[in-house]
This record gives sequence, C-alpha cells and structure tokens, in this order.
Amino acid sequence: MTEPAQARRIRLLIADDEHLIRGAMEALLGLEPDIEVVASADNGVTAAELAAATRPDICLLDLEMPQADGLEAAAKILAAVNTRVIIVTRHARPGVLRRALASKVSGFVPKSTPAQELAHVIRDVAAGKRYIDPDIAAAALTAERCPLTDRELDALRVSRSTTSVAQIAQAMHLAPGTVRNYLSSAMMKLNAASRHEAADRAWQQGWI
Amino acid sequence: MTEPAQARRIRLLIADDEHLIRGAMEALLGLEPDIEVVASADNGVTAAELAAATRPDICLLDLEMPQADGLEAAAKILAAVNTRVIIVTRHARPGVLRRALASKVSGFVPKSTPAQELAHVIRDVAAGKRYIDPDIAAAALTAERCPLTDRELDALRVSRSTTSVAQIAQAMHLAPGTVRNYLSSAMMKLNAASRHEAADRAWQQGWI
DNA sequence: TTAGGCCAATGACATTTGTCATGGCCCGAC
DNA sequence: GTCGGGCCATGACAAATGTCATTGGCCTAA
Repeated sequence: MTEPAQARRIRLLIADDEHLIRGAMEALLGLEPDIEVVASADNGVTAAELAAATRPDICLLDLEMPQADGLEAAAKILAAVNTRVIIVTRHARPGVLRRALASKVSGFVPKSTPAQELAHVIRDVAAGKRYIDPDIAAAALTAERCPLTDRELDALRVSRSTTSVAQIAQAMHLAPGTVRNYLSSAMMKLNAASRHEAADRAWQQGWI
Repeated sequence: MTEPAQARRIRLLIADDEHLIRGAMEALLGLEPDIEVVASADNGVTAAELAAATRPDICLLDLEMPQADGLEAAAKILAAVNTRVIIVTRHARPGVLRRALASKVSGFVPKSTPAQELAHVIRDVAAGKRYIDPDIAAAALTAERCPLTDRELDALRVSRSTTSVAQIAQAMHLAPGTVRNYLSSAMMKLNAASRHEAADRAWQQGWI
C-alpha cells in the first residue's frame, strides 16, 4: 500500500443555524486527525446544495433549522447523493426518531453529547454502522404510537398557525364543522382540553 | 515586574445546559492564551454556587437553562460575587435585553456570534467595557415599549400554563370575568385574536 | 359480501370565550 | 377641591368552541 491510513479522511458536512455552535463543531471535529470538514451550512437548503456539490461521506444535520429542517434536508440529500446522515437535536421528540429512521438516517444524537463521543459516532457511521442515542431510543420505544388519523394530524398541524376554526377549514378545504370534529376527536384521544393543548402534545411527541 | 502579562489570565465560568455546546466553548475559549475556564455548569443554580466558590472574572451564562435561567442566575451571582456577567442567547427577545441591563449585566450576545468574536467580547468586558450585540440593541430600541398593565401581564403569564379562564382566575384570586377583561384588553393592545396569541406575542417581545 | 375504518358533512347543544357597559378607587393636573 | 384618567373589578351578552348523534361514500381486509 502506498496510501497510509491517514490519507483517507472522513469528509464531513456540518449544518447548524447557530454560528457559535457550528463553528465550535467545525473546530473541534476538524482537530480529529481522521476527520475533515469539507462544507458547512446554516440552513437545510444550502446544506442540500453543498452536499450535492462536495459529496461528503457524512452529513451532520441539526434538526432545528430554518428553510428546511434536518429531516427535509436529509431526505433531499439522501435522494441525490451517496452519503450518510447523522441528525443532531436539542429536544429529542420520540416520533421524530421514528420518522428519521424511516428516511434512512444513520445516526441520531442529542446536543447533550460530548464532542469526543460525537467523533466516535461519526467514525462508527462512516464504517457503516448505525448509532442511536440510547435514551432517545428508549423514549421512542416506550412512547405510545400515534393514535391519530391523517386528517386529524393535518388539522392539528394547521391549527398551530391559525386562530379560528374557520381559517383552518378554509386552509383544508373543509366545512368548519368537520374540522371541529377532527379537532374534537384528536383532543379526546390525547385527552387535551383545547385544540392548542392537543396540538402542543402532538408536537411534543413528534407526531407533527 | 516578575509577572509576565500571560500570568494574569481571565478566569471564566461557563454555564450552558447543552453538553455539546458547553464543551465546545470550554475547548475553544480555553485555547485562547489569556483565558482560563475555571468552572462550568449545566444549570443556573449550580452556576451560582460555582461562581461563589471559584470567584471568576467573567461568567458566561446561557439565557435558556433549567432550574434558574440566565437572568435569575445573573442576579444571584452579581449579588454575591464581584464579577461580570455576559449573557449568551439563542432567541434574543428585545425586552429581555432591557431586563438584563437593568440587572447590571455587562454583555449580551446571540449564539450566532463566532467564537473568535466571543473571545474579543470577553476581553473587552474583562477590561471593564460593556458589549451589546448591535442587532439586538437595535431591535430593543426600535421595539415599542410594553403597553400592558401589570395585571394584564400577570394574566398573560398565567395563561401560558393553564387551559381555562377559571383556572387563571383561581390562580390570581379574581373573578373569571375580570380575568377575561384583562386578557381582552391585552389582546386588543397587541391586536391578537386569542389569548394564546397575545401571550405568545408578549413572550416574543420579552415582556413576560 | 360484509364488516369495519377513515373521511366528510350536518344540526342541535352546553360551555367557554371575548366584548362591552358600568362602577369604585386612587392619583396627578388644573 | 374636583375633575379627569388610568387601573382594577364585576356581570350581562353575543359569538366561537367543543361535544354528540347521525348520515353517507369509499376503501380494505376478512
């Protein structure tokens, strides 16, 4: 072999909207001898563009980002580029992990992970393994599966950004009464006392 | 002088609830020759305890922390220890800056600050200066002053954590109708269509 | 084919909200 | 002093909200 082990470094893309954190991760991970940061973005859209342009081995995506969140970006990237995705998140809502895994994400870690361990995870994933933070996995497994129907989820989603039932109905092209029914049944299933509470709860669980 | 300039390093306390970020800041700032990280905490209460124990020159406090947030911790620390406080925050709500300055905080920066610049800020503050992020300052100055009365703010505060007016009324020891009036007038002043919207808006502005 | 689930809609209903008019209290201006 | 004006508090009223029962179309699995 003419090529030492060092020569084939892990090419890494980092996406996080907070400059301080992104910079810190770049600096700390760049310090590792076998990791090379080849791109960094502050939102999901440019992350996808840069991934297409630089074809990194691993993409480290923050879940909470403007324009396109980590999951949307992951979907776009994985469809276009042969790479692996690790999602980093602040609040690990159980349902999100389920959706992340469904879209072929390879790693899922909270921001409470020490940088040292994050480097380990990156190496593991680069080697073809998967890594899911044990706490998040446990939470996702103990968490009950979503009891809501598609339209109920839709209604809750829309209700998060609107005030009146009339607006929700208009946005969904439905009769107001129908919307109230969906919201009502969702509230019953989640035993919430108002649609806001229901929407909150569904969001906390990562269902919307 | 037998003591070189290097010998008197800036003693720094870091408090942030996210391990990844805290670790990154410790590592990056500790790399600076004139800065020494002497303590780190993951919540406001232990931050205050450590500040009392280690008496750092500068305390770098995240605004969003469990147990006690950055402002509460700052108040406790400044009352007990002769030190300076820099607040780091994710979402810079205008009103919070006002309150921070009222409690003698010396610096206020968003998490979008590059680490390099953060080091500058630390040095400036250590030298007795103040530093306020220009964007946040501008937002705080252009932001209208709170038009709400004390009771209205109380009602909004409580309404964030309760569902029904009846509960709010009980918590405030008022008749339900009175509470609805406060909420109503607050909604009018903030032209919101529901109390949740009003409470959200007031929170966004940093009034509660 | 039949039963069951989801979707969509409607009408009646009790409750909860938000709005409004009103009155007492205190304080500063004239 | 007394006259507004702001804040606090209340109850009455109309509108929006959530609940419930019911209907029908559609699709899927047994």
